[in-house]
Amino acid sequence: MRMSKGLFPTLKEAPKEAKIVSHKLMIRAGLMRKLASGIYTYLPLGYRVIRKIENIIREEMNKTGAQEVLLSALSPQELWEESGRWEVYGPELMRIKDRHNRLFGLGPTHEEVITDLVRREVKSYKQLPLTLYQIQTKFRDEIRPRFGMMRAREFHMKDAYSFDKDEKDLGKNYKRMYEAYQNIFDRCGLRYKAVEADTGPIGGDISHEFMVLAKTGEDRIVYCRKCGYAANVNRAEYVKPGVKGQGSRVKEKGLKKVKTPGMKTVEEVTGFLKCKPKELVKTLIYKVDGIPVAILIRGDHGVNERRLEKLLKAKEISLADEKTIEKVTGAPLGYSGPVRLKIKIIADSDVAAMKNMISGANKKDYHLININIDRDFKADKVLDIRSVIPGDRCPKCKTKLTFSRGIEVGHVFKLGTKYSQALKATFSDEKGKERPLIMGCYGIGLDRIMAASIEQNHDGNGIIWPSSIAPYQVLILVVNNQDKKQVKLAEEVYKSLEKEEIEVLLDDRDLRAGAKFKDADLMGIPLRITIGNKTIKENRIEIKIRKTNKIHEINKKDLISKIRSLLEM
RNA sequence: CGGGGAGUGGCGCAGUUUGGUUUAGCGCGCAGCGUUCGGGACGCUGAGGUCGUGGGUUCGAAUCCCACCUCCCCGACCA
Repeated sequence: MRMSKGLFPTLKEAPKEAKIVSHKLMIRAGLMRKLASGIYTYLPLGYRVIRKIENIIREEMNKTGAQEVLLSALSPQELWEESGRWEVYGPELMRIKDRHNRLFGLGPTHEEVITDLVRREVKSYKQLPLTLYQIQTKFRDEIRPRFGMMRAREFHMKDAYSFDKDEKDLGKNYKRMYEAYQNIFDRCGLRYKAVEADTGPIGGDISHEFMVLAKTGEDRIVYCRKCGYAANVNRAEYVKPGVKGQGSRVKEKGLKKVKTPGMKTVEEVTGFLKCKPKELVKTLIYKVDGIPVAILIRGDHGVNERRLEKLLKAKEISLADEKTIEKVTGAPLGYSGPVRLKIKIIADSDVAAMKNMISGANKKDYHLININIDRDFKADKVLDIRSVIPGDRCPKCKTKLTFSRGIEVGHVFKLGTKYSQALKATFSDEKGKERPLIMGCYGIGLDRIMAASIEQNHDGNGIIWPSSIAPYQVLILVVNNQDKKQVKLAEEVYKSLEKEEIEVLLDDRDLRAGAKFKDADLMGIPLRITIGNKTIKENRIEIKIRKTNKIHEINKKDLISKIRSLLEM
C-alpha cells in the first residue's frame, strides 16, 4: 500500500478524552475514531489489526474441530424470555422495536440463539460432541463506557459454544478450548495469566478468565509465583499468615452509643469519628437461600462471596434489599450492627479477633463504639470469609500471593444445563432417554486484545506491534520525495516485497523526513526500511527494528531473506 | 443513576471572573507560492467558526440567567 494513496490520519496530540495509553495511541496512530460514547469507527490500519487477530483466532478454533457460523445480532424477545434473561440482563441489553412494535434484543452474547439453533438440529448423541463459534459484533449498553475500546458499547467478540452428552466430554472440550486460548494469546504476543473466575450473569459452575497483565486493567487478580495458582480477587482462596496473639491483651472498654447523623458509609463514619476503617465492622445483611443473615466483616475488608457460599453450603447468596434490612435491623441502610440483632450472625475470623469495635446501632443516625464479641453479642459462626488481602498466602503451596491488575481478554465457562434446560434443548442418549445438552461457552474480545497489546507494547514514541498482529510487516520510508534516485530505489524495493507477499507500506507522502520518522514510530510497524542519500551512496539497505531500535545494513540481494528472518524473531 | 469537570475552525488551547477595545485569538494541521529536505523546517499569502442547542436579560452576549443535549472523570447494591 502506498501511503500517499490511502487514509492514514495521524495526530500529534490525542483528544483530551483519551486517558490511557492504548486509547491515546489508537487515535493518534489513526487506528480508530470515536462516533459516540463507547462507539468507534475502525480506520484501515486498525481494521487490519482486528483482522489479523480474527485470523489467529479462526485458525486456532478450527484446529480444535470447532465450526464457524454467523448468528444474527438481532434476536427476538421471546427467545430471551425463555431463558429468563430478558428480565435478568437488565438495561445492558439493548432493545429495539420493529415497525410492528415487536421487540428485539441486540445480542450481548449468544447462548439463547445458539441453543435455539442446536435444539432444532441436534436430536441424538450421535451428533455430539459439537462446537460452534462465530466472530461477530456484540452490543452491551455499558453503564459507563470508558478507556476507548477497552469497555465499548459495540465491540467484536469470538464466542464459541460446546454441546456434549455428559460432564466428562464437557471436561475434554473445556480443556481443548483452554489450550486453544493459550495458543491464541501466545501467538498475539501477550503476557497473560489464566485465573479462576466468577461466572457472573452468564452462569455455570467453573470458569477461567484470561487476564492480560497491565496497570490499567479493570480487574484485580492474585497469583502465586511458585506454583502458578491464580484467581480473580473476588473468588481467590488463601491461607492467612500466622496471627500475632495481640488483641487479647487490649482492655475492653464500655459500650457507648454515639450520634452519627447522616453517616452511613465506612468512609463517612471513620471521617466523622476520626478512626480507621480497620476499627470498624461492616454488618452486611445477606440473603442466604432466601433467609436473611448478618455477615460481619472488617471495615477495610471485602466479602469473598464465593467462599461464603461454599462454607455455608448455600445455593444462592446475595445482598439483601433495603426493605429487608429495615425489617431485620429496625434501621435504614447504613446503621446495621451486631448488637441485639435477632438474626443469625456470621463473623469473619478477623472480626472475631477485634476489640472495641465500631458498628451501626440498628438505629438511624447512631453508631455504637467499643463493641466486644461475646460480651455485647454472640456470633453463631466464625469463618474466614473476607476476600484476599496483601500478605495472604497461596492456598496450594503457602507462598505469599502476588497482586496484579488485569485486562480480561478471554473467558471460558462450563455452563452445564442452564440454557439447555431453560430452552428445552435435549438429545436422545444411547438408551433412547431424552436428556438436556451439556454446554460450555468460550469468549474472546478482539478489540481488547488489540488495546491490551498496545498497553503492553509501546514506548514514548508510539506503538510497538508484535509482527503477528501488526497491520503491516514492513514500512519503507523515502527520506526525500524529490530525489528521483531515492524514489526509484524505494519503488523497486516496494515491488520486490509485494511480489514476495510481504505486507508492506510505502511512505511516499510528500512530507519532510522528520514527520515520516515520527509517524513510522507512532504506527509501530515492526520493520522500517529507510531509503535516503546514504542508502544510495553506500548501496546498502538499512532496516531498523521498531522494538529494539537496532539497525541492520545489508546488501540488496539479501533483503528478502533478512526481512523474513527478522520477522520470525 | 449519584458526584465532579468540560463543550470556542480537524486537534490542542486562550478569551468567560468584571458584557462593549476581538473584525473571536494562538499553536499544530489544511491550501497556494518560494526556500529547504536523515528525526514533527522557514517565509509570505490564504481558506476554515451558527463560540454545544434552544430560550431569556440587555442598546449590546462566547461572556449574565433558565432549560436541554453531548463528552470525560470518580463511584455504585460492601451499609
